[in-house]
Amino acid sequence: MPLSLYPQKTYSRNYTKIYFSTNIILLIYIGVQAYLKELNEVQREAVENIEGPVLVIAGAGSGKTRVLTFRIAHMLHLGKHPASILALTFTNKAAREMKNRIAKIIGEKAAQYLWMGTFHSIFAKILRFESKAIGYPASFTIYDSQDSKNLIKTIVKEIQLDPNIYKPSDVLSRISYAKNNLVTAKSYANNAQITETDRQSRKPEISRIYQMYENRCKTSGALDFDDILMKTNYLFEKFPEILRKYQDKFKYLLVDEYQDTNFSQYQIIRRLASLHHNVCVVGDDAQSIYSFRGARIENILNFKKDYPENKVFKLEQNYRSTQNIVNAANSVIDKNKNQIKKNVFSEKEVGNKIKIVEAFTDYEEGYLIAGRINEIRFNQQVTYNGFAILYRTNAQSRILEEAMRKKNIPYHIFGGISFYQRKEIKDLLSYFRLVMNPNDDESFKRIVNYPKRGIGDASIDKLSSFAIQNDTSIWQAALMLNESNMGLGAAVQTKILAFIALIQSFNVSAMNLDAYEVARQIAISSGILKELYVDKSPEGVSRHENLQELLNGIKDFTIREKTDDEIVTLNQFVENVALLTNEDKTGEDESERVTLMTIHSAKGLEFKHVFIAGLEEELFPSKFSVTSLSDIEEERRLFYVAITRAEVSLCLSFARTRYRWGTLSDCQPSRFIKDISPDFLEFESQSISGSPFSSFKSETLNINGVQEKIQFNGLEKKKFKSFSKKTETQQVKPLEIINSKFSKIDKIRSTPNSIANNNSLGGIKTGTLVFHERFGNGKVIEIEGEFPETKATIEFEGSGKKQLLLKFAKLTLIS
DNA sequence: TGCGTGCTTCTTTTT
DNA sequence: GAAGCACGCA
Repeated sequence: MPLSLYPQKTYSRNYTKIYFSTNIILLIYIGVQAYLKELNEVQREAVENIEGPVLVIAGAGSGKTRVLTFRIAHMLHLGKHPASILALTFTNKAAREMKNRIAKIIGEKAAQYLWMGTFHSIFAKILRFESKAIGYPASFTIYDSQDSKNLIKTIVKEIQLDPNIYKPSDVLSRISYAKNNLVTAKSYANNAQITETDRQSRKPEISRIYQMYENRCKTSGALDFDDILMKTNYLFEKFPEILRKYQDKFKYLLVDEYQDTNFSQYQIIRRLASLHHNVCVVGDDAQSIYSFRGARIENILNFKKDYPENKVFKLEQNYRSTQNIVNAANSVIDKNKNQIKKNVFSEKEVGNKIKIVEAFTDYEEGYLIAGRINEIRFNQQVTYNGFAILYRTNAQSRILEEAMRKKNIPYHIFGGISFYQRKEIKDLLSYFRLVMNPNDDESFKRIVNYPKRGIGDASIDKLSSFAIQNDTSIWQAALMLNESNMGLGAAVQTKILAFIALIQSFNVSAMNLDAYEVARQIAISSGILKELYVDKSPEGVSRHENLQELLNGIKDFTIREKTDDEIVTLNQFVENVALLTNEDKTGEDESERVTLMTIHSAKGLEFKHVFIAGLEEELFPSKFSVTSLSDIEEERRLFYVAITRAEVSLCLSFARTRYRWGTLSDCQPSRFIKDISPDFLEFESQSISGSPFSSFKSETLNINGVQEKIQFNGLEKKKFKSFSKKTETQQVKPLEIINSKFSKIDKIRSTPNSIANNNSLGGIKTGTLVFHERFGNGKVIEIEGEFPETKATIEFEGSGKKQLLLKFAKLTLIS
């Protein structure tokens, strides 16, 4: 598939038609003028100064996106070629939205030639185009972080290092750190400071792992996330003529969220801009929240030094939030030392004070938020779309979700586990990847025996060690099966060759059919679809549905991308899929619902009513961040980001007890609450009535002969004992709801590990426990006995009975 | 080689 | 609460 980097031909045809037609120009002109009037003076200057380096410091809610989109529209209005503009954003979503907004002003056809996207997607595209120079196939695979970790794990095992010391995530973050700072594997080994750090953390072999990791990626024809940026730098550094080509092409550069660029990204921009200096960066140092990913706040702080002829525009008026919210946010961010001075203000109404809500438990927190949402919605007649619940960690979402469900509040989780990270999706994608790039070892290992083909781990190990010895990919090793003795039995060899033939046949299809047809064929012929179709458990059904959804997505993709003369190939789809996130799925419905998300993913968004949950020490600020000053400042910026999402009301909550990892722990209110000037605060100490969790007690119970102190807070606690094999005591876990007579159970949340692991306990209804999911539907247990100690017998089809002892603490219910 | 079972470990944030 | 892993049995 030829990549049309310079779509001059088609471009000039369309462009002339739509852009140089007098009518259209007039239309654009009027559009521009009307829009200009909507801008304040600073905004307008930021829009109109399109030549030379420009730094736009855009305070929260100051109309940053408006400036960016209109700046681009303005350039087009002045006759700049859309394909000469490169706009880099941090998320695909931001890019898409901006493109849509620009399309509305200047028309779709011209907008489509803009180069607008994330650093990763734009430069992956360029690297594919220039793949020869970097010595990779154009169809290189992009390893996501899971692939990277798997590869590291394999390497660590291979060179017999202690996997407890060389944890894949730790090693990856070191490698990532190096790559983001453009330190290659070779220079890593020679860098005294880095190797010293590794020595001190007792991980001196990281340098070696890095080198092997690189080699292995190379033979697999794979680049990881950081490679995309690093190889781009390599490309621009080693091939001046190629750099020159792109400097000539991209006459105007725009970078959104500049405060979150890392060194590698910074260098790319510097290189591209060094010829014409038309670079406009937009950002807010107060909203720099990605240093853990290598972001350097200095990039924005040093912009003036980097480009001495710069112009700086500060957007300080906040059009989003009430004065109370803006002032509270300012009072927080003022505590940070390291920042560019600015004066963000609002001229909107003063507004309500910020509510601080204290809850006994995380469960109650969810209930209080849910209750308040309904209250505000009822009183102010607003839709659920105006609400967002923000939290520091994804793990918090589950409890909040439960509360939403209980109160019948429609919600959706933004981010979280990506659709594309689901097992079944990754499985099918691995087939696609392998078809496009058979050397992709990670994909090979993933699917060679899925669905089961009788090729076990031992065989794969033999194959892959042969590959390693010969410095080649597993696929190549498999092709050599006939000539080389790898110690594999004849039966297994036949199976492997059959797998190879299967993939090759897919490859043939991929060259002739369109993406959807191939994808469908692969899903069917590989046996994946069938495997899940047969599985009638709710889990299996949902996986099957997900696969269908992916196929539908590919279908949409083929329709969307289709041009007159060429079919849309699977390759085109696969190229980008590693860079997609959950929010990039097509077909998002616009139904009315509350949004739940992490603060990180909330950046750039706004909501009428915002709740920030879990304002507790160790959670927010995270306990991982309280050690150094710079870390705590970043947490504070995160808090600032969260506050400034709110337009009219803001509610902060914290729980006194939080259930985490099977243990209850006491929590302290976050220090950040104290950072807000009390002038803007309003405390709400009492729980709202009707919450089932309004009491708080602690009691010592004799459980299995052991005295245990159990805290409970209107939540029920129970002890499990499994009689099936070995007797064991499980940790106390809360039930959710229990009726006040204690004779019946409404629902059990948690179960002994072996069962809980399968997520099998869906609900208990009036003394009858109904199992579903992996244990099959309709498995019923009768529960005999009374609280607080109850025996339950579970019948499993074909595998006998299992007895559980459930122990419950007393429940105190205020109703 | 496959599968069930129970134990261990893990959690900040994400392109 | 969930994933990964080791172990033991078929």
